[in-house]
Amino acid sequence: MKKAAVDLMIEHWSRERPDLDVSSLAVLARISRLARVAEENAEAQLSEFGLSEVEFLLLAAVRTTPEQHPSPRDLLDSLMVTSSGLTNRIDRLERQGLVRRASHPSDRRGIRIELTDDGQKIVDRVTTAYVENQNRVLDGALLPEERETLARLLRKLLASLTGNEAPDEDERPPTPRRSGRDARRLRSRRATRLKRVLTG
Amino acid sequence: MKKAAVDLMIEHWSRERPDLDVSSLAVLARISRLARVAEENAEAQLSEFGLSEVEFLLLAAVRTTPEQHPSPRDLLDSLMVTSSGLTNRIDRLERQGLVRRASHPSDRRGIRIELTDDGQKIVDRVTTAYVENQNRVLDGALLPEERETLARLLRKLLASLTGNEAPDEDERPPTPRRSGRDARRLRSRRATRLKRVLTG
DNA sequence: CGAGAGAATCTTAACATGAAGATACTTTTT
DNA sequence: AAAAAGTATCTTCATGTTAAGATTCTCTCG
Repeated sequence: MKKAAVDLMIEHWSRERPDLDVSSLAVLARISRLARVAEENAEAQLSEFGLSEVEFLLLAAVRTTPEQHPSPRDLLDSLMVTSSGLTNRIDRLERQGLVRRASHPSDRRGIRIELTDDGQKIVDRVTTAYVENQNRVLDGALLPEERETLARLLRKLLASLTGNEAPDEDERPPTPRRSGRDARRLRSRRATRLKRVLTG
Repeated sequence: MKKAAVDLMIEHWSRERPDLDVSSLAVLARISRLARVAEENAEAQLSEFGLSEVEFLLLAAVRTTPEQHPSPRDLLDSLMVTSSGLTNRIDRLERQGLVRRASHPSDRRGIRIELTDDGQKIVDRVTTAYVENQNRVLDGALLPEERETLARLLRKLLASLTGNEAPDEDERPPTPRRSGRDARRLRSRRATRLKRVLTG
């Protein structure tokens, strides 16, 4: 059993920069790695059904919409993708015959996404396998109480990071938050900034 | 304060498919979203220094290598990228003058990555800001005990998912694990599989 | 009431990233 | 020497993002 990569990372940093408190890596670096490993797991699982995870998540989002006729706009938040990215995904699923674009009854700018018969058939079948796989993964790793505690703490952290928390907003300036759009806009300023940091 | 997206998701699934236990989403879906939000946060933070997060992580990995002369091979595990992805990153950083490829003294096949003077200057400055930002994020969200508990549970889950755990390996077949490579290979079989699922 | 400015929704085009697969190079082994 | 093994690099493909555009809706002001 080799040492966990994140533990090694913390060890190395503690040695090189004992002045820094790198304990946050124990949480954040692990979340990042877990997300990747879990995604790989899910991809392997879903490939048995001929779907990628992002495709499945779109089908699932349509399936769980009350009337099952969401507009793309409705899906943006739950899928965390840009509108053009969503257009691409819908295109792919439409080509596979799992989803259909229908005109919106009241707003002619918008459209509504519907599951085709094939899409209907697939989504329930895959969902069953998907959540059973997830439960199996978690059950193999954590005790029921641990699982619940973990869910609670993740919920709290996510709420704080996305600003979905009411309490004491004015006590200290909240951690600087930027939208994904802003983050990406900033990224293009890198080249210019680099010089300033080095010379400054 | 609007309702958390994952809570909504669980609610919707419980309504549509009361036969399923979707509690695993409370953990796994949130990890996925947290990873994305945290990455956006980090990108915004690092853009101030003219770096993307993946670039910084490479610099940091070089910096924390004992002799500070790792080969690309050494970096693959800690960065979780493919060798070609790593080549690209090294290229970018080399173009920016932060890193240099040097020949390996004893093995003329391999190379060693070194920080340039600029790279040296940047990495320590950025690391300080990076971990301080992370600590600020976590301190604003969780109590110290919560933070520790969360780290412990994440560690346990990650160890289980990556197979870095010794205990009772033969009790039940471990959760099906596939390498990322396998997952991607399988993904290309989607088209053929899809028909089988629908007709089967 | 109605014209027109501005916002919202979706799509298209150009570009960037990251992975897989193929190729080429270097050292070791026979 | 020549084959074998292990890497790094190059090319291609899939996917996502930004920016710009087309259409439709909404709301304000004359």
